[in-house]
Amino acid sequence: MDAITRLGYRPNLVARSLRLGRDNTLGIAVTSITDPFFAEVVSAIEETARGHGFSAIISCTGESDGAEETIVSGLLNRQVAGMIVVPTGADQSYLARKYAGVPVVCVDRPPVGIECDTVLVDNEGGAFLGTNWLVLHGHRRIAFVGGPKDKFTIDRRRLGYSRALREAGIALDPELLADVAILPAEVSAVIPSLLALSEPITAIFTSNSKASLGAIDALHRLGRTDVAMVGFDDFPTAASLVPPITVVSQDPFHIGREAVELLLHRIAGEHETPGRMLLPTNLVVRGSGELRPSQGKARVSQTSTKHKSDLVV
Amino acid sequence: MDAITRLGYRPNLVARSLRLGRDNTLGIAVTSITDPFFAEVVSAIEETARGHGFSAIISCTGESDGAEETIVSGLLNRQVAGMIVVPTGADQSYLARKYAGVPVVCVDRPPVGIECDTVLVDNEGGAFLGTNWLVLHGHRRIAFVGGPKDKFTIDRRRLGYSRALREAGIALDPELLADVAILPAEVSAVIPSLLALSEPITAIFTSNSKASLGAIDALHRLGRTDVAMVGFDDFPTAASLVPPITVVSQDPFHIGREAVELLLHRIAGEHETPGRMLLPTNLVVRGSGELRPSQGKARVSQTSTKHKSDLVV
DNA sequence: TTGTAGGCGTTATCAT
DNA sequence: ATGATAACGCCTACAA
Repeated sequence: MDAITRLGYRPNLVARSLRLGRDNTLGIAVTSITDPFFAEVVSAIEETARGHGFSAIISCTGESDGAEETIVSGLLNRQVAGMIVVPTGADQSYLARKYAGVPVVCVDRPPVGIECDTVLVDNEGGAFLGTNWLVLHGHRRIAFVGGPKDKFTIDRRRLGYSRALREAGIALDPELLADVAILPAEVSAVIPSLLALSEPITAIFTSNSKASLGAIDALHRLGRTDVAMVGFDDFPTAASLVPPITVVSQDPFHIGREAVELLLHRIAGEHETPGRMLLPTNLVVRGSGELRPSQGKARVSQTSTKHKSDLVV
Repeated sequence: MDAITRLGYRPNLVARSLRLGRDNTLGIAVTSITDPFFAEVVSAIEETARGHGFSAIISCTGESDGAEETIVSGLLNRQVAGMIVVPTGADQSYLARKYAGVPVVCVDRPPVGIECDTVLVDNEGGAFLGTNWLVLHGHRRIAFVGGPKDKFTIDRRRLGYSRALREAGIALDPELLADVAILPAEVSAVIPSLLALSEPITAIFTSNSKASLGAIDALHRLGRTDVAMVGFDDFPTAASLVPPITVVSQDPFHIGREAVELLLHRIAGEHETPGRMLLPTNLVVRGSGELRPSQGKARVSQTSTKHKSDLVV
């Protein structure tokens, strides 16, 4: 101990890792750390991992198909003990082909071409909850806004939306599906036409937080505070907007924590068949989702939407 | 090449790193990845590093003093080629004592006890810009909201605030310095009393985005859209609030990129004396900062604050 | 208890 | 050109 300080000895973790053939490092491949949802997930992963003596190497894959395999392979070549992946590529079978034996947990979307533990939220149920909430408040012309189509989560959410309409006996109108957009600006652009239909929408269900921001921006530009709205995913200022935005929220921290625990179990040698964990969503009632269909273009006065503490259903 | 695929050979980066005595990995120690500002910085770091063939190990130190040395030491024991650190501890001299030779770049705040390349933004100038903007719009009772006191950035921003008042011949009123808060909720709690002073405030300058969210929430609860506000740091829904929030913005992507470039130069063997890079801020004019002092409690009607495209000064 | 040899996978060096 | 060898720092195992 004396010598340690005197000579300034520091253990070389690289050498240890080579000798031991294992490394207390988890590889994390996530689409974008800038998205507040994934930022929370990654934060939870990093924190939980550190609590177990692991550190996390984080890389961003973007949404482009090409990057995932390169990035994940790079992490695996670093001899990480396990990987947490948000799948973006069309196919994750390279993991089984080239890196069999290294435990992988998928998050947010299920893997294609392989079997592994997966942490998902109940996208379909959450979207049903949110859409149904609008239905319960008298809406029958409800737009589904935000895409793109091919993403797993959006697909599931569209299913929940459709089921809510179906169960309410409302015919699905393809004109109300604005699922081509991905950037807030594109979402913004699509809202005016939905409001200008011969039978205009009275409510909007947005399929993720980017879509919510776009829709909010569009409504704001139009000066419309009378359009009901429920968004999938919470975001920081949701409670301070006019009206405050009712959202279906997932718990990103929970997701990250579960992913790490599952992964550590596998690393410890658990050999059960891979499972899927489906985490619940909550409806956070704030105001925008409780607006009734407006007659014409009446505007809800600002003071009528009083602030109340968030009410979680 | 044939054998590589046939045998499924993958290079072992750990062994390579041991043999070469270096590792194409950068260690990143940041306070919180959840903060949208740092999320962007980290994202820029990761992207830039990857573009140069480096990967990034990211760890969060929180704001607590204790964690920094443990976390940074852990990364350095991993033989990272260099470190990017957001200093949180009282003192970074352990870096020189125990890890001399490994290049370090500090970001957002300057190090204490050592000399190293540092990337800062012009906090004082930005706060001056924002406060002066309020002064130019006729305000003389301007609160400075958000803390805590001991943080470097907040200190500099308070200096800019003070200078703007001083140059305008406005006496600094300690009652208007609400720099004790750190969480949005605490900020929220302090706003009503500032508005209830015998000489109430007519404008708010918030010292970071958390403070902005708190102030916005408080104003929203009070139904006050007549209080002018400029915030330090941009945030996603700033343009969609009522009124849209004028902010002093820094460029987190730029910060991250510069930090990596400086670090890579050091890693490549640059031996000049450490320097400080001071990045500029922009005033993003949106509406809330251009409100004139209200007479009594008149409320600005919502439709009077029209949306306009962001105007950057 | 204390000491020493061997090998993890790679690369650099030296010999063929 | 191709091949053998040593060494990076650590941990384990076995010997003294």
